[in-house]
Amino acid sequence: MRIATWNVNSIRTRFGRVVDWMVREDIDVLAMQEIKCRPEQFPVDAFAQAGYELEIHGLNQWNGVAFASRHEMTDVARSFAGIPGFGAPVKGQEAVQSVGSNGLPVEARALGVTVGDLRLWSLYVPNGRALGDPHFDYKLAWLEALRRESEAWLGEDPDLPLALMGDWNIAPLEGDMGDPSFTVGESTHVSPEERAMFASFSPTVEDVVRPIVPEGYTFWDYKAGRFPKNEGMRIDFIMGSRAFADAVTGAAIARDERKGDAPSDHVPVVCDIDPSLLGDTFEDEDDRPMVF
DNA sequence: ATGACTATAGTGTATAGA
Repeated sequence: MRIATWNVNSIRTRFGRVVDWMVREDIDVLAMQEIKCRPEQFPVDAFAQAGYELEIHGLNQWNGVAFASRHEMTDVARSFAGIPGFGAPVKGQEAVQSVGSNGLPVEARALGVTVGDLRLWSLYVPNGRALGDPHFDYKLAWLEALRRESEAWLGEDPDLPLALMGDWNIAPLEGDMGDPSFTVGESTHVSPEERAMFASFSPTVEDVVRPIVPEGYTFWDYKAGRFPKNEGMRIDFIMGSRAFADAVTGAAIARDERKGDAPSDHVPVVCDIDPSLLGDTFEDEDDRPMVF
């Protein structure tokens, strides 16, 4: 079973490329970020014709997260407990936009689904914009709430195969930042505060790709020839709980998806799961066969 | 060069991204 995450930077611009890649790479479940549209604008037919069902969470032209899956998705969640909001309510979305823990409107940055035994989240962590910007505090508060809730989920069920997948907007280690316009002490993505926040997710969830793919970026800015100069950043991650990580048999960063016509500025991050390695979680199901 | 490029809303110019 192959699972992936991809910040697609507008699904309406990118859907042909995304579906082609999913079919070519035999992707079972894709977590998308920055779909940049409302559900009624999402190009669902292209995915349906390739055999994928969709769950979509988008409020306007900003942000937006989704899942495409060959397998049934259940227990759909569009936010998590304690999530903070930001900015003003989105016009026309008053009926569906919830209020966050800070009293501000919740943006379309989180979508949770259950596929088989797996609990999966597509996450678009706030950018932060600049050190000291209100958006930077929002980024840290958003991650803090996510970490606390993840700890609660695994506190209830330590064997839960949980994956937090998406664009984390943090380059956690020194080798993850290759863009010279970012400087520790001056820039987002590399600040000690952000890196400490990222590190605090361990051991609740751990990067399941890095042990298999120790180097490589997942994002290159469109500006200044960052891709040909390979001045990118590693900011997209699949963070798995112990049970999830134990079932991972492979991983990849699909660097070639930054090439060619009209690429996203991010590339897909992939992992392979062997459902038979889900262990306790599966045995607890009284030996019923896996649905995959 | 508070820029460089790309996308969206809307049709000139602003917001956002990282």
